[in-house]
Amino acid sequence: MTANALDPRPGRRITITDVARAAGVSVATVSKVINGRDGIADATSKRVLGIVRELGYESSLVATSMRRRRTQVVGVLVAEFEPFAVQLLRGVSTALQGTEYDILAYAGSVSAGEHIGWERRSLSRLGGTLIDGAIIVTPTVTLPESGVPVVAIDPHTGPVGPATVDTDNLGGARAATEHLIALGHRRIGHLRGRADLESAQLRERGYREALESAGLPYDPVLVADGGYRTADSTAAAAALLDLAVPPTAIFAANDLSAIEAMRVASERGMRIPDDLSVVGFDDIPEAVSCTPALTTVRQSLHEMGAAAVHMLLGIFDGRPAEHIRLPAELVVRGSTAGAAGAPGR
Amino acid sequence: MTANALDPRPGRRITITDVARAAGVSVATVSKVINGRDGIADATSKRVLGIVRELGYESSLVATSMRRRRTQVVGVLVAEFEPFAVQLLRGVSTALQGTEYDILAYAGSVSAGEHIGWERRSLSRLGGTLIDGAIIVTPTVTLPESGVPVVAIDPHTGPVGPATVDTDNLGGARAATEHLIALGHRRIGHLRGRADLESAQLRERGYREALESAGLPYDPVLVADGGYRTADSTAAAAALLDLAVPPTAIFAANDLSAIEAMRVASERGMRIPDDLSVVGFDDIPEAVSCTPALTTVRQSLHEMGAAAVHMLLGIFDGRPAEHIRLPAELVVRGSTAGAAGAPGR
DNA sequence: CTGAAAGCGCTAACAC
DNA sequence: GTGTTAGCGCTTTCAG
Repeated sequence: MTANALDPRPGRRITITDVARAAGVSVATVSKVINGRDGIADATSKRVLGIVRELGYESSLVATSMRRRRTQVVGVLVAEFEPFAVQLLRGVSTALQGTEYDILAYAGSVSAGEHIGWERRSLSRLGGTLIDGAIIVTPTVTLPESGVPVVAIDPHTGPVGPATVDTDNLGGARAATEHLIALGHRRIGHLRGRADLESAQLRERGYREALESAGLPYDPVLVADGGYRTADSTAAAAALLDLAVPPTAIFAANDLSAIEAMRVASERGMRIPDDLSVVGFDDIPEAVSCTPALTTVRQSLHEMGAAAVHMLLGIFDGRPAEHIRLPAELVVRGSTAGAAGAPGR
Repeated sequence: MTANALDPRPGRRITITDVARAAGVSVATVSKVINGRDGIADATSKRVLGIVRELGYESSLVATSMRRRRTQVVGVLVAEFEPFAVQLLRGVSTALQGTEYDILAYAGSVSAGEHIGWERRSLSRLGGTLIDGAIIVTPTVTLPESGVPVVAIDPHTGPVGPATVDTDNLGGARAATEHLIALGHRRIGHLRGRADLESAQLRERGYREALESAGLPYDPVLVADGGYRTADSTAAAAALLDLAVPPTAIFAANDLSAIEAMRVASERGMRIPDDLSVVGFDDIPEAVSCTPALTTVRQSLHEMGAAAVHMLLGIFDGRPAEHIRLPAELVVRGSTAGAAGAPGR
């Protein structure tokens, strides 16, 4: 069997040109057929569609988006696919179900040397062409007016600038700390989140406010930088637990560092919750699967994702950007118990 | 202040043309500077770089990928961002950490009318241009040779065709069934998965092999079609439990139907694990959060993602495609116990 | 009804 | 060293 006009060149994707040649029409005609433009003879249309099916042609998102205005794709820009981001992604995915939009999630800091500014970079690289709008997860810098509709989730700056969706971090942190206080803990440590995130600052503030309200002193020695990744938390947790008088409870700014704190404590022979109570923040899936299950502050990532989607679609429709704040809820599980010698109330 | 040559047109992304105009050089020169090609005067280079920074220019992924061969982006193609896919994504993300690759995850079936064939469509739309290679999560059809390096995770056809990564479904199912046998169960039911999935067939085979090895008879009456959705499982579970002599234990082909079986059993006043032991497969987050926690067979999604990444990078380097099978591990939780009147061993 | 031509933003030959 | 030219695959006027 020898190659004929119908055979696309091997090892290459099939382009609109291949279809045009096979159908014996111009590229423009194929384009019109595919996009349902009218002014095409019925016979031509049928023939072209036949070839399209036969060749398995599918238009290139890249080429199409270069030429057209809209792509029907919303972008979810993240620094990395960690639990927080992927959970959000699930919410976005469900909320977008049944709409005309596809989802393109992009982690663009992987190869970038600079960790700061990934969102600006990703947005510039994708915006205006590939995606019609973006949901940016935990941006670390203020986003420039780029002309691309944008919703920021849990932005480091708090509710300023473009549309934002975040959680009541302050209230959640207070609730977490008050829970520990109610259990009789008096020496409560805090594993601080990334200093450049407003959410982390608010969580620390909630911790301090709760202590203050209860008349407990704030001791800087009991606060350590947990960062936001497991590795960063190890040293911080160790620092807290290796104190001459270690805390009897720890409130961590996120679940990942809370879980790491539990691990570090176990390494030292401490038992959770008998020797140490731990509370996290986020309620990622691991929070319930770890042992013991983690008491934490739940922010409904699913709802945040959905809220972001609705706002973005609204912006597409010309409605104004808003700042939405969702409630946080304390979920008590097995990692917290009354302080030794103080049976709580 | 009036607009000058330095001002990009408002509301539009900044293009290489804007930079070229502002720097007073040609577009080609800017391109060379940005891509570090040599043969550019040091002074020119510095000036252009300055403008780039000043304007906040970032090259468009779309335009670049149209012209260039490689994009340094690996695609993860999914039908939808559900728990399984998202967990895999995390594995892929960690494995790609520190490499030169960015990750682009695409859910392209959202808007597509047809659910079947999403992977072919997504691959055609992105492959060859936007992404250098793809990891396809749970493809439902056999993928055509597209010229794009591809690794399929948990393909419905089993390890044939392109590179694949999957779990030891047979071994896992055997382990699950043997666990029930060891507990003293003799009348063990099976909730079968979707018949068109190779993984489901293997899980049933594992069940039968385990029975056989233990010298137990295979009774077709004890096997029902659980499908892959909760609703499908309801009737199947009911059929099993309403038998004149119901099974004392059930091995379900996935966690979702196992959990449904527990629910149906409770409806009938049976208690888990006292009156009925249940084992699932997958170890989804719900498996640990349901009551009682589900004994199940865990497949490490994280490891599967990482394995897929390594294989894909290997294919980029010209190494041959393989079929990798990861072990499955039985996780014993609260939903299984010794059969009544037979205390196991 | 259909096709030729222009151009989206960018890179790679090839000239100058 | 730098600019000119030609496209990547596609859509969109605008002529025929």
